[in-house]
Amino acid sequence: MSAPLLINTIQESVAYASEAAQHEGVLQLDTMPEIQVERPGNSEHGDFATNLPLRLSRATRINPLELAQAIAKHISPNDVIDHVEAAPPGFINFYLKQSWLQKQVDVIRQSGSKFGDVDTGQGRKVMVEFVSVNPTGPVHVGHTRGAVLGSALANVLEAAGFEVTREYYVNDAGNQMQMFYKSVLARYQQELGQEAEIPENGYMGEYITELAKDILNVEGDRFLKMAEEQALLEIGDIGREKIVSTIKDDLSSIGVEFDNWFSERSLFSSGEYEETIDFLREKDYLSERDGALWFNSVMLGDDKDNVIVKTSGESTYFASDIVYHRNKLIKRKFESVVDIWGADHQGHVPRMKSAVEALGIDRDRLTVLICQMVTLRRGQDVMRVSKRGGNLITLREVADEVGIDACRYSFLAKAPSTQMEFDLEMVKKESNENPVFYVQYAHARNASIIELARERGIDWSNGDISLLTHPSELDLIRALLRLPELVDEMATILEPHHLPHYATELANNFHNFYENCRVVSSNESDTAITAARLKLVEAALIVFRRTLTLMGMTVPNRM
RNA sequence: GCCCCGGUAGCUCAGUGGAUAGAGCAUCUGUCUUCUAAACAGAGGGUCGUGGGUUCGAAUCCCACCUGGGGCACCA
Repeated sequence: MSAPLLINTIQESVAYASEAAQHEGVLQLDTMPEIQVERPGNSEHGDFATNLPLRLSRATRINPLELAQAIAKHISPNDVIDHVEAAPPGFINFYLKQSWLQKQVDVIRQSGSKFGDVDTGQGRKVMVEFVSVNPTGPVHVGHTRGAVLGSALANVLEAAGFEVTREYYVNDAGNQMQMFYKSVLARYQQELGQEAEIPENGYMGEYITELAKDILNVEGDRFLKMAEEQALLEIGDIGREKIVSTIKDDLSSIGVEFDNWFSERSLFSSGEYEETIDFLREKDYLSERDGALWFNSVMLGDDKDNVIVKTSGESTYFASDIVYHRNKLIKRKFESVVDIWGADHQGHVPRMKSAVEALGIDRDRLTVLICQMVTLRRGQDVMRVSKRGGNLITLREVADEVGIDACRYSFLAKAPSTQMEFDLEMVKKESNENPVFYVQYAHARNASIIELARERGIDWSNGDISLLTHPSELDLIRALLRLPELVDEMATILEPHHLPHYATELANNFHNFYENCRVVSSNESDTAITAARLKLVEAALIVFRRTLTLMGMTVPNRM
């Protein structure tokens, strides 16, 4: 449990004050609109502000500024709030007490690594399913965006008090896998000098040949001697396992880890597939037509129906996905599920939501976040990321070239809905100059101050925080205090991309403080302020570490 | 043709109903005898794709159009 957010407390005080104004007869309302409290962009407008009077002015036909005054007078200063002001055209601005801000330095120090935790989720179970690239090849740059987004979102949800499971759905069944198996076998046979061809729509990538060579080295030519069907089965298993472990390693190398790797095939062996189809059939959501089995999603408002079982008797990917979502939402009782998909799956969203509804589940328990495409560039050259053809630019290649922190930061800083340009040159440059290192450098500077203080044997445990009165000090404290609020907000709207922007602002505030406020001073008369500032530095260190960790970035003490 | 997502500073992007539209890069000007100059302070740079509309108030909401990407399979 963590303390209620200040922003919510202020919201409540506005609610009380407007009620008081109603009792007074100043304003009369049937319904009170939602009270919005925000952080004003301009610091002259205080620490928090509400636009409630502006929003009420039409219904009440009262001048918004007068309304602001009428409400504001019912908000009295306390330990936290220094004063409130009605400001034109009709805002109520809140100014925090300096003594309260100062006290938060000790609060942060006491919270330690828990600072930033909030109770938005109240222990609710949520799954974030992401990446889930078919185990037919390595993870490429396009997938990296979803990987970074998903892992950061999971971190944020965890900090916000959700019980989070990070899952990778392994599509180890179906047609694409057969193609993959055949491709591997063909390359293997070719390595042994046999006439063999990659099937039409098979996998042409160079990595298949490498894979075949590896298998040959370890397993010898034994697959040549067995019946084709058996060879396909055995070599396929080995190939798939190798690909999955490559995917696992590559993702792990950029700090993306999963709690669970869920096999599509397990949905069939467990009997859940049959159960689900039977259920949908009973509910009349299925119909047979043209020799195939259809899901009647038009009934639920979609553009068209979708095939569940093909004429050939094979089930479709969509069928497995329905079963999988039933598994997540019913069998495993996740209260909500977030799926992160690429833009090429965008058309799949409405039918998936309909399927969830058909299963008798509130469709809002499933949220699908769509990541737009990534264009990879090197300066002027646009690099094509082709899927089956060949030249994949893999996650590993990009991570090796630009570094994992720059890679994560660059992907994370953009909202998933934007089609982004990933310019290798630019990202490398950014990692050397800004803003990735800008943030890490702030942390490193922080750390070196503490180190110096320790070397000099300074004891700051009794530092007097009321000495922290410089504007740079107070602004830094304000910035530190925004983290819990941000975690709450990001967890609610599922947008971790605010994290890098916050980190940059935080670093800006820190560098400013560093410039203006000497911490470790050799001057005897400065012992008191040094101790106080060391407490602030310690608090800042905590917040930087937490912020970088939420982003999945490294936290260097020295640069 | 229909559906989804974009178009904000020279470039890459934040900002989705409020107070003078922001950051980084790039350009220009200052600042290192003192905890890391990978930094700080400052300057220039904007018809927020276009045109209508709603509103006290629009980059943000609605409509139309222009433009870029993605999707409209018994593929995944």
